Amino acid sequence: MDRIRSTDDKKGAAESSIELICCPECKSTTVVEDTTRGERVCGGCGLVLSDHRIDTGAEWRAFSTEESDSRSRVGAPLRYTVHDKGLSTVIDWRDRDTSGKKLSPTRRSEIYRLRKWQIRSRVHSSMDRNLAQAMSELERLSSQLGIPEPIRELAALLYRKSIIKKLVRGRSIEAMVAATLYAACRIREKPRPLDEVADASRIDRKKLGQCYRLLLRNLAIKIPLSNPVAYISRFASQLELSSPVQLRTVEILQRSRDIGLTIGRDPLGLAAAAIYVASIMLDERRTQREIAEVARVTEVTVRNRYKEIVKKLSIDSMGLEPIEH
DNA sequence: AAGACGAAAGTGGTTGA
DNA sequence: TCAACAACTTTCGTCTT
Repeated sequence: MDRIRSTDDKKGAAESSIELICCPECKSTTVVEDTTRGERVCGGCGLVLSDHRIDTGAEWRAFSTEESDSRSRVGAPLRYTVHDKGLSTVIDWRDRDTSGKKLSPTRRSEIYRLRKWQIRSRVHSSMDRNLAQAMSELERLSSQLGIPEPIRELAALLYRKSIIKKLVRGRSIEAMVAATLYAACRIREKPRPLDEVADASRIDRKKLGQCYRLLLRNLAIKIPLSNPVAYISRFASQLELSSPVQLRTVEILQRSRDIGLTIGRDPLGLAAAAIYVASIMLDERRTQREIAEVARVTEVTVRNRYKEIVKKLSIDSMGLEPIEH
């Protein structure tokens, strides 16, 4: 319960922290949430962007922190990964009331009718049908890739936005889901290689890339260039390298960036090469092929980056000790 | 024999006329 | 729309450990 609530608490921040142009008037990207009035207001010009939002705040006035904890609202948090945001009522299939007693025959047929209509109405529009399908695909994909819940939620939110913008029409749901997940990972600086996402999904790399770019263009999302450093802990653990090697890798990458070695280069290749250099320096050598494999680049790329790093960082080729300057 | 190296040709995506 | 282009891949022969 605590875990669920904490993700709930973060959601407001999550939603406003992705860089979307929110205000049609002044193009501001900041949104101020006024939960007591149920409004979202543009941070730039004060335009009310949406009202009648659900107040997720405390139910009663509270005079101390313990009190405000105990008096928070009940119910599950709003979830974007559930197609109806988890807000629908579910009628139980058992013919018993809340105290466990059998229902009277008339009551029973009434419930039967309600249940029937609930099932019919639950997925009532084409958008909901689409969402329901997309969310189950999202669930499948992200559990296969081991994507944590907050990133999943962000992906779901992005998907909702792309439905509203009619980006999904004419494209496969799978492709758009994979693209939103890939984007969400990058926004949260936990990037996954495009190939990895494509493999886990049933769509090819090209389609995924196209959908991803479509997403960037139409949702006006600002996504930072993926930093090679973000990959190294994953790669290092796959290669069973010690943490000193990881630290050295980070150092190498930072110095490479300082002298402009990284611009225009594939972050995956850079991460791979830096790991290669660090592994040799600290005597935990891995072969170029091993590293190339986990980084999903070729040996040749590892080699080229590695050579540049050694040359430009004045690392002595014999002992591979960096020469301080 | 495995790993590293380097040349050469091919690929998919971007850019600018 | 198309050609030029940069980065990366594939392939393969040679050198090194």
